[in-house]
Amino acid sequence: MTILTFKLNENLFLKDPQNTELGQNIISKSVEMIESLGFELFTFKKLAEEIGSTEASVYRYFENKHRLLIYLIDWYWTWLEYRLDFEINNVIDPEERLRKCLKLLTQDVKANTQIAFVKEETLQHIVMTEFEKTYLTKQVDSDNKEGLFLPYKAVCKKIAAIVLQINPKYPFPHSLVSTALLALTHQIYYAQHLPSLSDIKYDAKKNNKKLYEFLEGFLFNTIRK
Amino acid sequence: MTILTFKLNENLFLKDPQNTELGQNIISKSVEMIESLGFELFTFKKLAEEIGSTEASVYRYFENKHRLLIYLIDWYWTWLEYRLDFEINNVIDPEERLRKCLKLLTQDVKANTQIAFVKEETLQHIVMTEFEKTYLTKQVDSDNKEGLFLPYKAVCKKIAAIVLQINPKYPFPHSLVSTALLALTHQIYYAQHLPSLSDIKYDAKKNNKKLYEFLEGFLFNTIRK
DNA sequence: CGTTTTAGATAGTAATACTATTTTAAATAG
DNA sequence: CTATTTAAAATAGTATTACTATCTAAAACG
Repeated sequence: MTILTFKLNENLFLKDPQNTELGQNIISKSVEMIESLGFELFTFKKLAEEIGSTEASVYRYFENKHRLLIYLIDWYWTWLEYRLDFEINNVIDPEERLRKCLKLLTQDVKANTQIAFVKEETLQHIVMTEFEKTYLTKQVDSDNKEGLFLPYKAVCKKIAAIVLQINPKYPFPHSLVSTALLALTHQIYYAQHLPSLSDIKYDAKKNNKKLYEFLEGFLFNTIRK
Repeated sequence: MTILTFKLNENLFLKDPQNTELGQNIISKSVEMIESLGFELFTFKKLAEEIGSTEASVYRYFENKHRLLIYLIDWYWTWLEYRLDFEINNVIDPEERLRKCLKLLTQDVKANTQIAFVKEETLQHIVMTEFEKTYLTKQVDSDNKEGLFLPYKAVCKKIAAIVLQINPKYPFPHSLVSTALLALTHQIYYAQHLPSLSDIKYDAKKNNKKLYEFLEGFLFNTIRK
């Protein structure tokens, strides 16, 4: 078991939470609480109560809860990119590379790689429900200028490059990959909450196979033309 | 020019806003204000000030701003379904039907059909940025039980049926269509705000052609296999 | 024409999202 | 070792938000 830490964009925090115990508690407890309460009902006050500190102390680390959310989600995408690299390392055939990516993406996270202080499964859930909220805001352009969405873009770029290897003439690699990534999170959510929007059945253990088939089908058929 | 009104789910409002002048003002001003402020910063108090009324009066119509948002967005999808029916009426060939749908979906709304009290272009913008927020909440299941998401589901179902006509053996028609609808809103948003996630260039007038090509490519290639 | 109903206004409250200031603790300098 | 600086964290606020309970005025009805 390897313990990973990532260096995240410094604009995200006022004080690096990885360096102190309070900071680490903020990270790990906020993951749990955003999962259980949902982002809207999650507040710094409730968080502070849970970790036996105060609201103002949390504000020393993060300007507001929106930045904390982006911090957590950036962590997820950074971690995913790391795992993608690991997975496709030494695989030469681009189609095989793309398949490996898809397999990793549709896999449920297991507790075999440990991000310091964070429950990976919970973080994956948060990404599913809260990711869109990071950028569907009025401040998207200024947040973007600060580089807050770079980790997600990096993942998209990496997979789009593989798509282009498969078919250098395909004109929409980034659109296709960002759409596939959207589909990934949304289809699992739909299966659970709005089943008529999906053909994938929710199954606490293994909805993943069908999801893989769906994504593989639409990616490869679209790319190869 | 036809003036349309739609009967929406009664669970959405406490008092039908279509029946009174205040109600109509609430609808039309809230569309403008959600567009300009974004949903997060939009409040009933600000709205009431704008229309020269009071917060409490707005609360007589809508339980909270979340329901008002769903009301507006349901209105959009209901209207879209109506236009889809209109568009594919008398077209027999299913591939042609799907193409007609796509054309309509990627078209910018023009002011040729008028929803009472609502600016259609503005409403379309709101759907782009705020739609996801209607269902990515902790109350999704109870909202869904009340039928609040039926208009969107109806659109998805209608297009999925066409997909099945083209290829009755395709196993993921609903997933494919809900993914395409997501792509539709998101690609336009990406083009404007996060361009590296898309290959479609933002152009105030006509980003639509490329978007059409992208969607057509990935739909038809996936369906036909 | 009086009474019920209902629309809308007034005046609150608890919680949220912060800030400014003070206290406490740790680090370094003499 | 103390004395001073620096920084972390707690206390105590404020403006705004998201509501609710109550009241008044006008329309609808018997």
